[in-house]
Amino acid sequence: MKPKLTLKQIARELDVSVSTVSKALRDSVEISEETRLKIKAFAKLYNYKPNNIALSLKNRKTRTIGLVLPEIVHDFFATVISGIEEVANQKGYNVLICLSNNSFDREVMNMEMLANGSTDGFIISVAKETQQKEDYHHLEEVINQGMPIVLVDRVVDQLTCDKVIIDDSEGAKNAVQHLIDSGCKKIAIITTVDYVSVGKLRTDGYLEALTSNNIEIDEDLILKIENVDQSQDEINEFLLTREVDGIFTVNEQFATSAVKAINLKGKSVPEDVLVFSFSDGELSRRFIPSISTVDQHGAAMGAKAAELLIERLENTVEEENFQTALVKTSLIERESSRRIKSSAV
Amino acid sequence: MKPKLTLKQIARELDVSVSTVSKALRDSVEISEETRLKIKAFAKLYNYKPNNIALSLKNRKTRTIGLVLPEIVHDFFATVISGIEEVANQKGYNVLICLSNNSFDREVMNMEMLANGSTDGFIISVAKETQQKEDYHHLEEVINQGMPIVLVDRVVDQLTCDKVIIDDSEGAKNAVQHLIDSGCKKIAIITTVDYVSVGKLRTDGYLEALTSNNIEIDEDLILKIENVDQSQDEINEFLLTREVDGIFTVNEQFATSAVKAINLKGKSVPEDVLVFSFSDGELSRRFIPSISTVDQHGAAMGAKAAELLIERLENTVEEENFQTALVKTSLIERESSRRIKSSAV
DNA sequence: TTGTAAGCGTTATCAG
DNA sequence: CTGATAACGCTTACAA
Repeated sequence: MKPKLTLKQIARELDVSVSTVSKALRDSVEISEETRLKIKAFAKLYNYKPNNIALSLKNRKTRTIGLVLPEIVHDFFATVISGIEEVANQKGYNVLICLSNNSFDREVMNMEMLANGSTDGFIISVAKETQQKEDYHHLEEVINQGMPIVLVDRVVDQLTCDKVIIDDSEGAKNAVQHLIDSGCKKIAIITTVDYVSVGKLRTDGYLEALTSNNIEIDEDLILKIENVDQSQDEINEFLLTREVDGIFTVNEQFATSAVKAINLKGKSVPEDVLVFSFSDGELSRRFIPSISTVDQHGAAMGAKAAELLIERLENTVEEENFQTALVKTSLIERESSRRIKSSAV
Repeated sequence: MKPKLTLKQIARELDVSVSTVSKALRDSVEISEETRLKIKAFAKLYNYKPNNIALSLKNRKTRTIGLVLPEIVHDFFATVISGIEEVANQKGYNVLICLSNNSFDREVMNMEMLANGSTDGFIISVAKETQQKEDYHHLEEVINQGMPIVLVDRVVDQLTCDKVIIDDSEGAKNAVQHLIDSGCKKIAIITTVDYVSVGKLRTDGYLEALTSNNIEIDEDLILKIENVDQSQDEINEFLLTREVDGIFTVNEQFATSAVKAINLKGKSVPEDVLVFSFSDGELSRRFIPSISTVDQHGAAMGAKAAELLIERLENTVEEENFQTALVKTSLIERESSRRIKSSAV
């Protein structure tokens, strides 16, 4: 076991000073060709690599991005990470990931842990609980300390920082419009409780689509779910007791549950009911029938977030000139919304 | 914007020395009650937090774990991360994540990036390409430098370090045995190419199960796939041209493709063919029919890996006394393997 | 009880 | 051209 080589050791070995070694390795013109080559050869031979921690301390920059996410076993967040990691790595940054598990306390702890020098800035998608509490002091504090933050997807309007969002409401509207265009007259929505910002926005999009097509809004066709995990029963009961010909859901999980509920009724998707869902992932792609989705382009969102953050870290952007990047959604039509026999219209 | 407070500033402010402040904050008995309280009050008031980077440099410990994974948009790895993160955070460690995207070069780069002081140790699941090349010099180098490594899931036998694996072969064997017990006579396997260590082991388990039940091995019922993404066609062709009553697949994706292929044939799962898959995830849980799986307990594997690494980092374990933790698999029986009408036997 | 100084590994400034 | 020195923020002998 050979411990890591340091400048000091090289200096001692070659009988020069530490600063000479440092300069030689950085190709300073101050150093004679001869010593420079000698030092570089030695360093290469013994595979010298400067110590990141020492550099961080010196430069007061870690070249590390702190990423705080609500969860990770979830296609969307996983793709976001991919996008961030891709850009970050390519620009020489590392990504320090913490999971809040949707808990406010853990989010606060994580941020405190990282804010003390471990990272240069943050990319955050806030926890559900945080949105519910509407307590953002931990975010404000970090911003006040001069660390840039980029919020992704689950953003907080009242914070002054860069944001990356998709047009949740428009995406939802387009999906519902698609159902309407396919002849649906009675379209239900299965969504989350309102304090989840994106759930609310998607619900808004649903309402807008109906309104702009002069379809009366029926509160009885709106199901708001608190907890995804225990939702199948709720969804079954909801759909068994209502007659609908189209269903819009705010995530893939709800969509598959809806299909099951419809099957339970002895009907099927898409023959009797069309289904369109927000969030594209493997589940939608592989389900039978495959589920039509609103693609959120998670990787693109992540990449954009990383770019915004790095721009700020490297000051290539005006101070105080925060932007909100809007990543476009797109519809991916699959079997679940393809009208087969014209049962409607 | 108030930049971070340092010991030096507190010292200047209170007109004492830096070391007095440092000691007071660490409750040293050397410091008088009076000054200690004064300093602590001040620090608390202005929310002083020591700088992690400086601590890291001083202690030559970062309390950071480097995690290098092949991919992340994949339920299994996502659960592994969750498990690691959980344990790490609870023990005061951070997790620095890098993705290799299954590329050897990226894996090497990532490790070099993190090995220069950024982390105290590594948890790694090696890239497919690395397993193919069988080039592990980057891992050996890190080990030689005295940084502990824990390999997870995709391990490398010839490396001397801690490992966390599941009994892939036994899990597969149990699953196939289950199919046999359910009356299957002609069981096909859809697996990966052999250089993927876990694919190979699962294939071995399949073979073992057949052999120990005196079922002749039919090479024609073994399909080895290189690339998951383009596999549907291959699987269709494979299953359309063979008569089988049971299928074992090494991942969820193959299982869903198999179900589709069977449907294409005008048959169905589980009525005509039973399906059992390795790897449990949301896809299996929600698919129709829901897929029976071998649960890998990813979170448990991650947690175990983090524990092993941290033990080593904190020297609570004998040097050179490496262990291979074997996490037990378990079968989760769902619809896809539940015999409905006894078409077989 | 408090303070000084050295050191963690680097780099930058300034002298020699 | 080379080297000593200080500094990044912190801890810890060792002095005072």
